[in-house]
Order: sequence, then C-alpha cells, then structure tokens
Amino acid sequence: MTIVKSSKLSASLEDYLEAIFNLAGQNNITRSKDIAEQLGVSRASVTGAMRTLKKKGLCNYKPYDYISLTEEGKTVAAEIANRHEILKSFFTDVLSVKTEVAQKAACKAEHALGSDITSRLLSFIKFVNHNSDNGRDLTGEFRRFRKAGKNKCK
Amino acid sequence: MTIVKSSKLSASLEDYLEAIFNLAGQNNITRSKDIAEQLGVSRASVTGAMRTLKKKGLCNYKPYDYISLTEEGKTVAAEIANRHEILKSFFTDVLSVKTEVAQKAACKAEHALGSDITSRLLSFIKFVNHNSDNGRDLTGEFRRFRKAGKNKCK
DNA sequence: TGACAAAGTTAGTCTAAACTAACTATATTA
DNA sequence: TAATATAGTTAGTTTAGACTAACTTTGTCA
Repeated sequence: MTIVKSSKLSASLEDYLEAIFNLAGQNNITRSKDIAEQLGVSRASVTGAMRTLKKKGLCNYKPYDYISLTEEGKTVAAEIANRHEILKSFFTDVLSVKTEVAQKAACKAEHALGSDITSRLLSFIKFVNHNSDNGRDLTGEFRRFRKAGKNKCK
Repeated sequence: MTIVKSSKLSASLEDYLEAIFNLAGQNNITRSKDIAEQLGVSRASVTGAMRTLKKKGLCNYKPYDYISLTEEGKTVAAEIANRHEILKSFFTDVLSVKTEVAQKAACKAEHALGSDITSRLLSFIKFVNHNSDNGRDLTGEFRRFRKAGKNKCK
C-alpha cells in the first residue's frame, strides 16, 4: 500500500478529516456511520473518502474496523479545526454574528484561509480581548457604531 | 430557450461571472478568450460555463459573439465583486496582510460568506477608519501588538 | 447458536468542472 | 479576394465527489 504524500487536500477531504477529529475522543476512534451522520453524507461516500485519506497517510482505515487518525492526520486535522475555531470566534466575538450563522460560515471559509491570515486573525481576536482587559470594549463600540448607522455614510 | 431561475451558483460559476464583470468595461462586453486568460482556464471551459450562465439568465451568450451580462447577471456579479473587495480590504487594511496574499485569499473566501457577515465586515472596516479619523489608529496598534508578541501569550 | 438488525462495502450511476484535439467561424492582410 | 491566423465550438475524456441498491460482515439477543 503506497502512501501518497499528502499534497493539498480538497475542501471535502478536509471536512472528513475534521469530522474524524471532532468525533474521535481521547481514544482516537470513531465509526463510519458517525462520520456519515455528522457530514450529512451516505455511508458509501465515507468509505470512499477513508480510502483516499488512508492513501495519503492521514487515517488508519481497515474495512469493518474503527477509524482513527494517524499522527500526521491529527496534525492536519487540528490545523483545520483550529482555523474553524478562530474564524468562528472572530465572527461571534468581534463581529457579533449569531452563533449558527458564524458556525456555518466558518465551515465554508475554513478551507480558504492560509496560515498567514489565520494567525493574524487569531492575533486580532487577542488584540480585541487585550483592549477589553484594559477597559476598551472594541466589540461593544463596534456594535454601537453599527447600530448608530455610522457605517452607512461614506 | 428556457431560463433556469438562478438558484445557488457554484464557486466556479461565481468566478466566471466575476471575471466577466471585471473584464467588461462601461460598454459591458468581453471575449471568451479574455475570460479564459483571466481565470487560467481553457477556452472550451469558458464556452461550457457561458452556456450554463445563459441558461440561468445571467449572461448574454451567442456563439462567436461578444459576451455580456444581463441586468440580473450584473447585480449578482456586483455582489460577488463587492464581497471580494471587502474581504481584500479587511485583510490588507485591518490585518495588514500583503496585497497578493490578500488577493488570493479573497478569491477563495468570497464564495463562503453570506450577506450578513459581509455587511458586518464592511461596517467593521468603516469602524476602523472612523477611529483612525478620530486619532485612534487601530491598525497601527494592532501591528505593534502583534510585533510585540503579545498575541503569543494566553 | 442462529436469526435478525445494524454497519460497512461494492458496483454502478450521475453531475460538475476541467482538459485536449480537431473542427468551424471570423478577421486580417498581402 | 484568397490564404492564413486567431477565436470559438464540439466531441470525447478524466477526475472528484456524491448517490442508490444490493450485498457482506459484524454484533446482539432470544
């Protein structure tokens, strides 16, 4: 079984990887069925994706057995989950977007951002929190700014 | 020729629409060849996409003729281009990301954001500018915050 | 332990989006 | 105006990702 050194993953494969990461607890195992459910996809689709991820050396897949991530798989999946979290936090904590909207957008956008922007986004969230600690509530100010309609004028 | 009321567009079709929008000047016409070049795609692929966009009532396409957007096409394309611009501005003006990186990320992420988040992002950029006008340079502060490594600690 | 349900796989189909190669239409210019 | 270059289309192929239906494996419990 040749391992294809993981080139760029498609958005779809990233989703599968992230799903395994989220479902597999501390014992690092999950089931095909649960992945299918989580992603809203048929069990057959999961089988196909697992074979691809296995080829790329990202998951341990054996027919009819539990599914788990390899070490490399965990690393990659953690990065994706991280991007997701950062995006979601930015949307909710900085932009005051509703949780569900933020969640869905993060799901889609997480595949589009590279490490540079992700890291800056995280810094920015921390920057906002830092300000908040120092009594400068930027999020609140922004919310009032928006409500006041100041964003409407040029 | 039946017009299929434009359901959700794929990311790919959004790209084509945006390309036409950007290429077609005030006279609102462009050429298949130019779209192919702009998107880095074969001319044959453009033909296929134009037929789909025509079916959806978004572009005026006649074999061997100029290509233009319908009124609805213009509206939709303008929205996409707008999302692109807002994202790019956010990346460059707020997060201080390099132009090319911002440009590429905006290209990908523009397909992921709905109108709610887009509008909030725009407001946020305005909020930052508004602060800047009032002598509070948030972008600069953020850059220094990041440089100082304050984002590293929890 | 054997029957049945649940989980997983296989085989085959579909769609979107790309490609190449070969052909057709249009435009240019000698 | 005929030859040629450029632009555009057509036909056919490929790939990724989804699906369903049918089959196989595994687990459960009477």
